Amino acid sequence: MTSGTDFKFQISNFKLTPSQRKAVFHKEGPLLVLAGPGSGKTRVITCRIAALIDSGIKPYNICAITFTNKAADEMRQRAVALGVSGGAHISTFHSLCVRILRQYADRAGIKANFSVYDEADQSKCIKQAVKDCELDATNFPPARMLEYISKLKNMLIDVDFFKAQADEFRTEKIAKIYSHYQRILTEHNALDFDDLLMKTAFLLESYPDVCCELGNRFKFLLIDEYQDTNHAQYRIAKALVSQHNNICATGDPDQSIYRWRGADLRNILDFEQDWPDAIIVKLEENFRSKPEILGVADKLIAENKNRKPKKLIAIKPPVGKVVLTQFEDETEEAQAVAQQVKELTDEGASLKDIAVFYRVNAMSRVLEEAFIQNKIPYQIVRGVEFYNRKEIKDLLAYLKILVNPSDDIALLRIINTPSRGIGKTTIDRVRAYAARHSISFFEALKKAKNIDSLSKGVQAKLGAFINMQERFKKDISGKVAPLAERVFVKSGLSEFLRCAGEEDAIENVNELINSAAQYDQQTQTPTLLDYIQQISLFSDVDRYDTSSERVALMTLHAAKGLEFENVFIVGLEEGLLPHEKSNTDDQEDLEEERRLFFVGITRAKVGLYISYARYRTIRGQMLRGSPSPFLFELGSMAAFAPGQLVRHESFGLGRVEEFIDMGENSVVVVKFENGQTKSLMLKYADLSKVNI
DNA sequence: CATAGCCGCCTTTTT
DNA sequence: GGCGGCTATG
Repeated sequence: MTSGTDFKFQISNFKLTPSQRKAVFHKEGPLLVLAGPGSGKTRVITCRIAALIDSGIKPYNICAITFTNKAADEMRQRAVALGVSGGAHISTFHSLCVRILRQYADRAGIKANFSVYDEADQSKCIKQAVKDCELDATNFPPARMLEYISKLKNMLIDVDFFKAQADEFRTEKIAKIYSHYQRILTEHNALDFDDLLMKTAFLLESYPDVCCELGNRFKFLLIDEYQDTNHAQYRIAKALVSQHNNICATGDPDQSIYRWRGADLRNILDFEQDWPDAIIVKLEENFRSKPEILGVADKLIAENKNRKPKKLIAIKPPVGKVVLTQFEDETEEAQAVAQQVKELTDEGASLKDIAVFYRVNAMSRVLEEAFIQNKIPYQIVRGVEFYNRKEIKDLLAYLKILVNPSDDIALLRIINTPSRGIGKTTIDRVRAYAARHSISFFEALKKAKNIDSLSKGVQAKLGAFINMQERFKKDISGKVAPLAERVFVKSGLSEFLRCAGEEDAIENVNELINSAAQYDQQTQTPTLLDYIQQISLFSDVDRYDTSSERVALMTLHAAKGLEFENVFIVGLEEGLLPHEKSNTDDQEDLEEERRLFFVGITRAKVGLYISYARYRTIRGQMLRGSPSPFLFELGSMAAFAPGQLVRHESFGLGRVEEFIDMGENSVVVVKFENGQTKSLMLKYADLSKVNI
């Protein structure tokens, strides 16, 4: 039926398996694609978009949701490569929500020019909220409060609802903090990440006409990484497809690693109950990894109790390589990684096909040093490093105020940056005036002349600042990059950085302006508002350059969705993976850590190098570590296979004769150089592998 | 009002 | 070990 010679798009060029074909050519109604790692899921989704368009659906009526902006970018590119000219909406959930909320701002009860607050902004607001409630920051730690509120919002529990429920001392206080926090955000005309989802869900559920309009616009909804959606996202999806049920969700429960952020596995596990006529397609064949690597992954993930068993079917022929190595400390480990990378490149491997994964960002430092020492090009893929830079935040703050003058966080950030003689006392006086007259801080600034407590000199300085803002505002419409450039110069930021000799900072700003230029080019009608709102959702992961000849260093979380020829996973120690902060008594938490390791392993195509160190410096303290319990779950394949050369502290060099797999109590039989043969318990033996 | 320096806080993962 | 916030000093 699908001999496929008359496709408008290039789908016929792909060899698709029967299952993939079933998913690609599924027409209407709910579809769940349970896709194991390396099963060609991304390709299936893009082919499906092309197939839908081929069958007469307008691109405009398709909405695809990805987990990161980077993934959205790639999907767009892939679609173009397939011959799909564009027009389909492809973005993250958060980006989609920004667009919807802007369009229906009045009914969502917000203003369209809202700011999107990031973690640092949120932190300032919550601290203020705790203070306003006259509560102690030790008993109500701001970070914990944010976490709590985030969870509430993800569950679509708003202030009023939570207040009504709060019936004990602590929850009552938290309700109060929640309420104050929300009030501060409203005053600033700002939404946090979770608000974007919550407000959209409420909008869709309270206004059937809006829901209907969007349902008609997006006749087909595709959601990738469905295992990591939270309850708010689920409700949004449910509302968006309520008229036609054309939902296609893809994901893998074994790769769910964002439970801590509110991801709810039930979304994917209960898909069939939510959409009873759903077609389920399983993609179990793995086109990515060598069987040796899959074997290890399979053994590990089988230890998870709360899971539907699933096959991992290796398609690639052997031989892949799985190596487990013990090191003395993290420096030795990092050096060995660098050495191994060199060997791989000597054998012809490409640096961009090599990655190093770790559990926490702090572990990147040693690796970085080793790579620098060994002159190996690398790039660190980190959360928000770039967007957290002072100079970037400063320039963005200037731009944010132009869009949303109520954004006090942005305003206070730059009112005296670079210094223009407006200090704390002045700010307090303006603030007091604003409070007395119930106007915003920005409005108060405009009326500086009426504030008696301010000297003439200070009033003039404030006047100059406001005038500058007004001048910027005159050419706010049109392209973003030229405006950003102008603001950078005229604000004095540029001059300030030059005088301070901050050349790197200027470089960074230039990169930002370049990205704005790129935005101008790619967008039909670029506006500063849209740019600012979208960029607030960007992270460094989105800046990861997959094409540059550098080794990629990243956390296991950031590794999701990627693949490499050779993968290093370092720091396989108790307390680090599984991380001590994950509650190891809690089976769910432990299983998520295991899935995290699973995700890391299954990124590797050919070579997988796992390591742990006997000693590791954590927070400046050298601590003795023990191998991660997960290592004993990998089976003999990753362990000390017969023939493996090993070294023992007192017995010296030896060769493994036999490996008796007993999980954590595994025993290795080693014949040593001195003629002795010993049976050693792996966990006590302190054997290290010697690789030749 | 600006700046330097110090103290105390946190450090799992991120849209 | 790193950053934000506070304080003391110029």
